[in-house]
Amino acid sequence: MLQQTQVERVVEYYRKFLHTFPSLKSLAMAPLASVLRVWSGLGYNRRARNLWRTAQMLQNSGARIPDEVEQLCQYPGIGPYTAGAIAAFAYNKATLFIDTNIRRVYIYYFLFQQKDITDREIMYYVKLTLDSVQPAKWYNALMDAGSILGKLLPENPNSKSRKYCKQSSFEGSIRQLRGAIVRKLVMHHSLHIDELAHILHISENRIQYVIDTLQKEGMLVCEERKVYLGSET
DNA sequence: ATCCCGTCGG
DNA sequence: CCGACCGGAT
Repeated sequence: MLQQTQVERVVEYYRKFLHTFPSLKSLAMAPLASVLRVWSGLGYNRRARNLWRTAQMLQNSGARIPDEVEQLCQYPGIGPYTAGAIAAFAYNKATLFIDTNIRRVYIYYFLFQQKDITDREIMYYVKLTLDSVQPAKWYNALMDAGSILGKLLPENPNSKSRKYCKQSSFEGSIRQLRGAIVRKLVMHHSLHIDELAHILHISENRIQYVIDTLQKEGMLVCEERKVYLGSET
């Protein structure tokens, strides 16, 4: 949930999600539609699908959530940052990882006069300063510090990072439409594709294209021009 | 209108 | 390595 999303926006969804799916097993057993129903509104719905798939993979193999970055990265939706964070926070392992808040701290304190900074350069300082006795506590403090720094400073230090770039506009985009379709499906369980196009004020061709991409990702199913969330039919 | 900020597929 | 992916705040 915290991938690309600030804590303040996550907390309420987190509480609701854990209340609905209190265990890995209950998440794995649930249909994707009900998972998306709880997730919808938080954004990046594929994170919900990835989490659900991960729960199923763990359940099927009988494996415990790994404490090794390498193994954690095998699961869908878990990349370098999330793997490192899980190992550090859940198992108190001295992993090395960078997120936007951590990046901000190191650029501010060590690399402020430079530009086009790579994560490789930042990682040097992350390794140098890591508290290997209390990694979880250290990273917690680091991320909080970065968050506060972000609110405090007039200019974002991360604009000096190589990763920093501005994004395309949201209004009228495909991803706005994707979110709207999932939201409608959360409310109605199933909808005719023509009806959906009418409600969202878009052309047949355009909605067909978006539905196709969502179906390919396993977010929904389209049968006989009727659309269902997840794999419900 | 622009910012926020990880993962993955092409 | 580039660009798509969500939605709320500003």
